[in-house]
Amino acid sequence: MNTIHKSIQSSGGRLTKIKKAITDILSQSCCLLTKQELVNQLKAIHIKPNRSTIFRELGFLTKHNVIIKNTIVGIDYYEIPKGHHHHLVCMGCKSISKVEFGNHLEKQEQQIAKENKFKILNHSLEFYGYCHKCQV
Amino acid sequence: MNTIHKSIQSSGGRLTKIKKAITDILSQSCCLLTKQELVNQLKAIHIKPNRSTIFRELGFLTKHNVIIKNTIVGIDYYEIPKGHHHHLVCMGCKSISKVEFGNHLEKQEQQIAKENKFKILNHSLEFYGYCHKCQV
DNA sequence: ATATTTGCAAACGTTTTGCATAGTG
DNA sequence: CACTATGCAAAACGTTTGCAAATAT
Repeated sequence: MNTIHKSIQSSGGRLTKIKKAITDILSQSCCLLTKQELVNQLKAIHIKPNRSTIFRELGFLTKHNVIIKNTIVGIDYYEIPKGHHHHLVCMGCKSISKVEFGNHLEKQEQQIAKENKFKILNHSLEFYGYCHKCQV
Repeated sequence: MNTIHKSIQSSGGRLTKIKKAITDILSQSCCLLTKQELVNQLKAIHIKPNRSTIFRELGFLTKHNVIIKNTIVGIDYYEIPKGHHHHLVCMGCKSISKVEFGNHLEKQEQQIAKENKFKILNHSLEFYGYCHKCQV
């Protein structure tokens, strides 16, 4: 049983076929998935949950921080919160990939926190443009 | 007639009371506004448009880049695209303010573009935490 | 055995659409 | 005058809810 499965259980959830499948698919994906893409991948392995079940599962997993919901240019994406990374958003094919970034923002973060008397806990950074395939 | 009013007209839109009011309110706001906050501010100056009119106006203005729609932690905010800035998102009072940032990300941007063969045109950066008032 | 999860159908709220009238350029 | 904008009512859409049966621990 992996870390994600454990965190589902410690949130009071049960390790059902659907929860397992959703988190496995998201874990193995290199990019962020929409609800629809997720449902399609579930279908591919012959899991066809009811609409309301999908809403409830995604709600549960998001609420307990097992997965993260991220709205980018108006579309909701889901991903596993793994490591610190940012996103490359392709305005051509609309795919969103993850990119490692390290701690390059730390200094600016401290300065901004000081100037604005704002306690910064976290940040998100998205780069918009065109992926290799979509550059002509 | 200001720049925003001109850009409405050059998009084929007419300078109606509602369009003027929406863009004026957003221009003068130091923070990002939700649709509801916008509607409330319109009410305050005795403009009470129909629901569908609000949707249509925000749609028009967003489509023609007169205003920007930004979804942050699940809530849609509207703002005027003015200068390059980022956002401080207070997890306490849920207010979102703008913060100037300069070009500090340029080097990292170039590196990421190179490593991922990704043509970066733009980026967005949000800092999450607690504003001065909400820090206890 | 008990509490959670699921599917189904109905309810709900938001967003969109068609059309007639009003308003802008 | 031509074309956009508006309000209204109806339709469409996504999401949520109540309940009974199925499933996990």
